[in-house]
Amino acid sequence: MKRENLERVYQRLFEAYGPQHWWPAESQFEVMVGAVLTQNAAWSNVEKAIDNLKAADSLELEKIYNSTDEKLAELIRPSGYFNVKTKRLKNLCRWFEQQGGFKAVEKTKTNNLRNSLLSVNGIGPETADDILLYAFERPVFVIDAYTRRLFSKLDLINGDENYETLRCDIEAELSPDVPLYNEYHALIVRHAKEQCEQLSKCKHCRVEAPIVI
DNA sequence: ACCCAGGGTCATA
DNA sequence: TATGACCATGGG
Repeated sequence: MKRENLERVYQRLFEAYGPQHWWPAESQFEVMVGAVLTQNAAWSNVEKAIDNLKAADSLELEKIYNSTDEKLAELIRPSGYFNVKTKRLKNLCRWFEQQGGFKAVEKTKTNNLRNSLLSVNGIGPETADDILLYAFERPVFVIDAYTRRLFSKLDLINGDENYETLRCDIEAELSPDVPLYNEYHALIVRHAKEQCEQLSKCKHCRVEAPIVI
């Protein structure tokens, strides 16, 4: 893992696609909700769930937390796994309430906040890092399946490293730059989707990358 | 009809 | 620690 390579990959992606304007949400809380809803789900389906929440005027901590499981599950149905995600959303809301909301959370050190998030049932490393980076603006490099595929295709990594190892190795080579991490992950996702469209059928990204590093 | 998506938990060995 | 089952919708 070399800094030079990581930066070159970023530059190529940015030249190819430009700024991605992540996270697509109107509030920090919407980012948190979206991070849970997007677990193993297509973003187009998450948008439908978010739209339902907005239409029901329910995209607020209190409304989600006080809603019955049945009503909440119905609203987020399009995002899949709606019964599981109903509980996860409530777990996240309870956690956030106990933390004391955004003002209180701002004072917590990133590593402590991360461990705290990870202790919430239903919040794993990727969801936690989405929230840390895109809602709380912490310099955390998000690892997902696309990141592994791209970096291992480019021989930057082996591919079988565990999440923490990968994240720490990458963060050790880059400056803790929130806008950079924001754009980098968004670009990797964009690049993956771009390949899917070029293939027209989603034989998922086992083809040559159109961007040669 | 099949495959996958901007994952995570839990039980089992 | 490392697999496997499970959760479930919608688009290609």
